[in-house]
Amino acid sequence: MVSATQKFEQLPIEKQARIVDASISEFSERDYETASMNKVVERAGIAKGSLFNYFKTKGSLYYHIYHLAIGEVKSYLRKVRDETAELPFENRLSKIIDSGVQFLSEHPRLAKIYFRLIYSADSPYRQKIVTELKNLSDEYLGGIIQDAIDRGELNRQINKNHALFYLDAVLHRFLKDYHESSSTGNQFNRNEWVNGITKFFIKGLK
Amino acid sequence: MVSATQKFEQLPIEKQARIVDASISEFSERDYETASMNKVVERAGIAKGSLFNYFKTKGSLYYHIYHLAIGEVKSYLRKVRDETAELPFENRLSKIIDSGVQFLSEHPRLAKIYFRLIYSADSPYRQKIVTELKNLSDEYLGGIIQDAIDRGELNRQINKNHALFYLDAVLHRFLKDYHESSSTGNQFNRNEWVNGITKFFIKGLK
DNA sequence: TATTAACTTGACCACCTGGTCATTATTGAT
DNA sequence: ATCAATAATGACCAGGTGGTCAAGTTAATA
Repeated sequence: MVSATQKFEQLPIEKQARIVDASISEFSERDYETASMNKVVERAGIAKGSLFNYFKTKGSLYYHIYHLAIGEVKSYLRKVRDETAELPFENRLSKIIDSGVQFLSEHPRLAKIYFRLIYSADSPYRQKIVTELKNLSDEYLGGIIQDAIDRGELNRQINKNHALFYLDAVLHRFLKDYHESSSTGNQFNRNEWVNGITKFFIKGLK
Repeated sequence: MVSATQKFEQLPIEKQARIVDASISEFSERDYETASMNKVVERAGIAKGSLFNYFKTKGSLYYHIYHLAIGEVKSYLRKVRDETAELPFENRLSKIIDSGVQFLSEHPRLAKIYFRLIYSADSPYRQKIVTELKNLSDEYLGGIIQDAIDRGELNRQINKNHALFYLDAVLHRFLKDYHESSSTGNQFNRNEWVNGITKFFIKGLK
């Protein structure tokens, strides 16, 4: 699916960047319905008609922005996966959580858009996008679980689907809470939490 | 904090119910920003001016509805906690998840409002409400963990805060996925998942 | 029944939205 | 310098929003 028109792509890079930047700001501060195309053009310093020349609808602009965000996430995940490939499962998990935290603080606006999208009401293409993300996450965490099983670090008997769900649930929730706590100013000891959670993954409550 | 005016409370019960019902429908179908007071009065069959006599603002109507919802949740949780008090931790957990699933199917509209509120963008009082819910959940799950520790079913050494976080994360995510899958028609084997997840709680991945 | 008090109503307000398109400005070719 | 093609502009549109309030309806009192 194409979201930007060719007109947008032919624009000088600097102008493209200004528009993208304005859009990221707007979509990170307000949800899809309340985000305003008027505000975007104001921030970007262009005329309204121009924006609708570059992107036919609000939905297509949103889709474009989302794809930039997801591109960043993807390359980040790939990097982390490769860098930690040799670590034992336990350390690998810790590193992954840490990298997530780092991503949040390096890309706060993208993080906001991401969490809005995942957890929030319906924006166009939401279902499509969420499915894409689910596949991405399954592939990512699934690979890590499989690696650990292959190396004999995890029990061969475990149900992979359940393990996947369980890892994904806890990791996501941790990052979400961390994200929210950092935007409300509350801080907590990251290392302590990362270690604590990792232990539960491995050993359970008993 | 008072949300409804005394005028609303003096209304015939039947009329109150009609208004509440219309509001629940509207707020469950659209998020706070997009929900429309015009639609509410239309559904309830009253004049717009009347609604603004009963509730001074959209925000106060929302707060009122939310409090009804949370009241239902509270009494439900209390009931489940009491009914399962004698069960071993493992069975208790399963029962709790099952009850959650049951609540979702008995109160689909309230469930929608609940998940919207928790995960979605800013409605007025969101922070306040979310804090309230967090305390409720901590008290609830915290009590269950404490019971299990007291009975020697769980390791005395575990970090209670971490255990709480971990339980809450997985339970919530399960209910959310279940909720979404039931509204998109996908079904999955509930028992299998409940048992699988409970096992991970107890034994971890290893 | 006449008078008053309380309640109900919907037309109306200012403001905002996504999107359009005739007009204007800019560019490139001859 | 002239013209054509292309790009940028912002006034404008229909349709929505939360909220108000003068006027009309209903109920209670005497």
